[in-house]
Amino acid sequence: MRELLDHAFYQRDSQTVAVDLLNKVVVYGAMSARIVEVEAYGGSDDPASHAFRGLTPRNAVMFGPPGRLYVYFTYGMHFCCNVVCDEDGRASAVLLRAAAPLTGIAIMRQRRRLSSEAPLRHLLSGPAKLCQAFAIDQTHNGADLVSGDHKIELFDDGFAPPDRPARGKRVGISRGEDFLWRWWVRGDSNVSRPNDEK
DNA sequence: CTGCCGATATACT
DNA sequence: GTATATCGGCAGC
Repeated sequence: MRELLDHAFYQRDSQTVAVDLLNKVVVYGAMSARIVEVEAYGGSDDPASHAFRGLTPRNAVMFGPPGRLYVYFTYGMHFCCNVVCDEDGRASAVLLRAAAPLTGIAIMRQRRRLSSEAPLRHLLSGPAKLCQAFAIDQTHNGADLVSGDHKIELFDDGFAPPDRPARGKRVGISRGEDFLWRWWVRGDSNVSRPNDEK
């Protein structure tokens, strides 16, 4: 079973979509990985969100239709990617924080500059690591995951989200800190910070 | 293993 | 000027 996630999947509250994205598969060319850690971001309701203060050139994709990729550049060197949620005009997204490698491991190792001896858990265990391994950058901002116009797609392969995912505070923010909007697959070795459960 | 620190571009005050 | 949805290197356990 390999079912492309459709428009209706993404057009829901970002917290709901976040939990449902756990154990889904992201595919880009020869590379694929199973999503094991996510964070939800809102709009004017979420002080940690890039969209909190309204529409800007950077966050415009977050305000657009669901099922698109919102890619941003941060710390002068890293890209991170989000899946846009909610109806067109309402800003929200889910940050893809970590994934378990499935295929294309050799090319991902090259892009991450990891030797063949390095543990696989270092390959995709962070949002910028995931983008580096998949070669996702600003050119993918706004990519349509439903039509696959940039050949990036998300699938349900029949592996359900965990019944009881681990939950905790979002990482690296200084506002909206008390929102428990990070979820991950309990016990998965690819999770970036497995010890912050609340 | 943990914690500190610098890198380095863009957004925002 | 200051902050940032991060990471890897290095020091010290």
